Formats: sequence, structure tokens, C-alpha cells
Amino acid sequence: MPELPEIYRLSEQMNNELAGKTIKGVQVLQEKCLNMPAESFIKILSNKRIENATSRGKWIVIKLEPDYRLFLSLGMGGNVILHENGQALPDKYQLRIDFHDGRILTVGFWWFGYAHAVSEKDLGSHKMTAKLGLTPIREAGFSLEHFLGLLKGRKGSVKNFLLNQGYIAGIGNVYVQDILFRARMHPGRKLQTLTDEDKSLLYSSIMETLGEAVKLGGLAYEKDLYDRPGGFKDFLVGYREGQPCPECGATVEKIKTGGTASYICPNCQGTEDPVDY
Amino acid sequence: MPELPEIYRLSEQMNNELAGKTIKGVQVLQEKCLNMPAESFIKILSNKRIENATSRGKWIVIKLEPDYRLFLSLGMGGNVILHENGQALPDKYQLRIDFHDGRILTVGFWWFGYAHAVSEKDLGSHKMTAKLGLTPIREAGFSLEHFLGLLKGRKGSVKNFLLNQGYIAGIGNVYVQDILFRARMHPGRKLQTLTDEDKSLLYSSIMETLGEAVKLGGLAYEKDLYDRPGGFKDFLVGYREGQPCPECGATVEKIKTGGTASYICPNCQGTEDPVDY
DNA sequence: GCATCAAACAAAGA
DNA sequence: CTCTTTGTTTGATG
Repeated sequence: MPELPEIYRLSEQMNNELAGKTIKGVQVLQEKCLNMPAESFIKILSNKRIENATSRGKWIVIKLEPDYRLFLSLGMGGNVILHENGQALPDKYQLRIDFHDGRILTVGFWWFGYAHAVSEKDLGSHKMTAKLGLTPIREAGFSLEHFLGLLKGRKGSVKNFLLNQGYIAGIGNVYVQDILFRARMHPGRKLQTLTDEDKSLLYSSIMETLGEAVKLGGLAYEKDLYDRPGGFKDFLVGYREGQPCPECGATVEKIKTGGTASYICPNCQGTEDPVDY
Repeated sequence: MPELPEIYRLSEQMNNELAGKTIKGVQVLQEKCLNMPAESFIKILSNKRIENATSRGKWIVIKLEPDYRLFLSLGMGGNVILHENGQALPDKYQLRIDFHDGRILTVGFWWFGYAHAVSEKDLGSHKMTAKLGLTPIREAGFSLEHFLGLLKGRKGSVKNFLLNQGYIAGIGNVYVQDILFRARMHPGRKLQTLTDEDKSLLYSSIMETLGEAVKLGGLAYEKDLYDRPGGFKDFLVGYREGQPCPECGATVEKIKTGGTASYICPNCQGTEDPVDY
């Protein structure tokens, strides 16, 4: 489950290593992760020069000259690894891209991922990326003002809001746990009950949680372009079921919130709302 | 997504089979589809004699003697099946009603459905059924005059009007497609732009589309009380994206109209209004 | 009061 | 650990 920090790191590394390089060949081992037949996909990528690599939310975006973008999503988990000339490849991967300098990029995911090639003129109709919100940390436009605007008149629970990629791109069920804890909010807290102070606090929680994770290079159990782990491993409450809350010592609980699991301190986050999931 | 024709057929079959029968026992497998605790629900239904079964819009209405009604809604899809003595039951269902003659009724839905028991004196406060409009075909009161009265002074799009159960009960996102095509109207067409002729045409389209579907026993992919499919499968434009319009041969398009999808012939229905969804 | 919009709801399938 | 799709109802907002 790579989220914003992991994808950010990968895209930065890819930009450093691959900008200016030209694709020599492409091998597709799982056609259904594409948005077109493998043949067309290979034809589009082959001999294209990479202009740059960046990210939007949980998507890696690779600009191919002159007018295509390659969107990569690792779905619920996976990796993108750059292999030096002669270095062994992983046992399993879905996509392999060879460069003229002999280096090889492999893209693998263990459940569902996508590799979509989209022309500039079709960007608007690429459903999965056309309507993404801004990416915190990465895009300066994600300001407190912007955030308050997003919340205006919005209903539903704060957790569903944070996970909705159309509002904010890049938060998944991992980082959302600590964001909510930092803001001392129950995941089921209704947006309409948030005070201005709550909203500012939530904004800072997002920026701090993601900012720190980006600085640390993402999660310790996710790998970067060089197959090295990140440095973020000390969750506040996320995935710490049964362990003490770092703030008050109460036991962290795992609860079901709609379709997803949530980890909360029932003391610090539990008093807010009469919402029973 | 059973709509008027499917629900009509089911209620007729239930009336034929179950009127006069007495409920022996009730099993609730999903309490949240009820409007009360399972215990109360079971107590109300048990040993009640069924007076008759009928339908209103998308609701099956079962009258229990002396003063209760059981309302069933199948939500986005489901089935009501009557099992003869000893016949195997489905793998999954939410509600099971046993009769003294050994037959068993199972009610199952794959998303959200309701089984609400309401006393005669509380009918007015049962929000989901209290303010339903008339049911075309089933209720003779749904005349051209009545229909014109409904439209008087009303604003908004013709599709939203047709789907509003408070005006007309029983039309959903399936049948509305062909009703609009038959009337040669774009779903976003504003009611205020309709001429008298348009309104009559729309009325006939409703009566013809639903009338034919009722005659054919509803949709071919929905099952009746005996687990048999209906005979309606030849949509004019509904769910025929990419196929030729039966009238002019133009390619049927799938478009977003507010929250729902619409299937239209851009040639036959597209010229009417400058409404862009 | 009415039209519009967004959200919730469950589960499967990618 | 993901995201989309599906149809209906409801509750907030203008």
C-alpha cells in the first residue's frame, strides 16, 4: 500500500535516474494492468525519451516525449526497481522496461496495479487520474485556504473525506490512521461538527504526518527504486492494536469503519462523536 | 434493480400463491433491513394470515390480518422465491418466512433492501412509502390528465422527474432509458420546454414501455417468484452503448446525467436541448 | 417547497 | 493495505 510518501520518493528517484533516457524495449507480463492491448502499449513506449517523472497522489507519472504520459499505480502493494547492467531481476514482475544504457526497470505488484499510457489530448478522459485532488507536500496549492474550501458544505465522515482521492490525492488507509490521531478525531466524526479550530488542526496533522513520512523516505516495509526500505516505522496508533496510546496510555483499538479498518485510541479520539459504526 | 414490471409480477404471483395462507415462522438473517428489532418483527408476523399482496412502485405490499402491512423493497437487486415443500433454498438470503403448508418464502438482495412491518395507523409516518406517487399500469388513476397535472409548474430535468418516486412510483434507471428514447427526449431536457404534444408523447412512452414490460413479465435478467426469468430483453437504447440506434442507426452513447448513467441516441434525442451535463 | 448535489449503503471484480 | 461500479433514498443547501 504505497501512499503519497512512498510514491513521492519513487518518482523523485525515477526522475533523477531516468530523465533524458530513452526506452529501448518493453515487456508486458500481465496485459490486464494496461489500458490497451500490449502490442499498442509497447509500440507507444518504445524508443520514447523520458522527459521527467513526477507523482500525483498514489500515481507515478512519467512524461514521454513528445505527447504521452505513463501512469503507474501500485495498487495495494508492489515495487518499482531499477536494475544496473547485469544485476539480477526479481522473480516476479508485471512490466519490464529496458533502457539503451543497459539498465532495466521492473514494475511488480502483488495484487492490483495499473500501467496506463495516455496521450496528452486524452488526459481529461483518463478516469482514474483526471479528477484527482491536489497532492499535499508536493503541490504548494494544497494550502490551509484550499483545504478549508474543500471542506465547505461537505458532509460525511472525516475518514471517508480524507481517503477520497478526488479531494486530497495520496492518503490511504495507512497514513490516515495517524493523521486522525494527531487531530484527535474519531474516524466517524462528521465533517459538519468540525469547528474552525478542528479544521486547522486536521490540516496541520495532514501536513505533519505526510511531511515527516516524506522526510523519512516512506514506510520501513516499502522499498524504493534501489530496493531499499524507508525509515518511517513508528506509527502513533496505526496498526498498533492492543498497544498503549503514546499520549494517554489507553489501549489502542482496532475497529471497523464502513469498509475499512481503523486504529484509534478510544480515549483521545473516542469522546467526540455519537457515531456508532 | 427490479422496477415496476418486476415488482408487479412478483406481487401478483405472491397474491395468487399466498393470499389466505398463514405464517408459521420467520427467520431474520440481516436485522438492519428491518424497521424494528428482529424480535418484534418476528412477533408481529408470526401466525398472521395474509389477506393479499399487491405493489406500489418498487415496493411489494403484503397485507396481514387484521392491521399490519409488510413492505418489501429489493433495493438494487434481489429476489423473492417461493419454495415448495422440500425444495432447496438459495445459498444466501436475508429473510425467510415459513408457511403452515410447508412452503417457504425467501427474500434476498445483494445490496440494500428493506422488510418493514407497519401498522395501519402508522402508515402515514412510514417515510419510504407514505408519499409515493401513483403506480402506472397498476393504478387507473395514472391517467393523461393526472400526468399533465403532475407536470404543471414543475421545473428540473425530465429524467429526474421520471425517477422521483413521489411523482410517479416505479420507474428506475433501467426503464427510464427507453421511456426517454421513445419520447425522443434528452434526459437533461427541461420540463419547462415541453410542449403539450411532448407531454402526451411522454405519457404514452411511459405507458407503452412499462405496459410491454409488464406483459413480458419484466426483465430477462430478473427472476420471478418461481425463480424464472422475465421476457423483456430487447432494450431500444438502454444499456446498448456502442450499438446502433434502432431508429436511425447512429451509435448509442452512454453519458453521465447528474448522478446516474444515461443511454441515448445522440441523433434522435440529442438535438432537443442546449443542456450539457 | 422544490431542484440539485453528495453521501451512504454491500459486495464483487479489476 | 485499492478502487470502481451499481441504484435508491435521504438530508443539506440554494
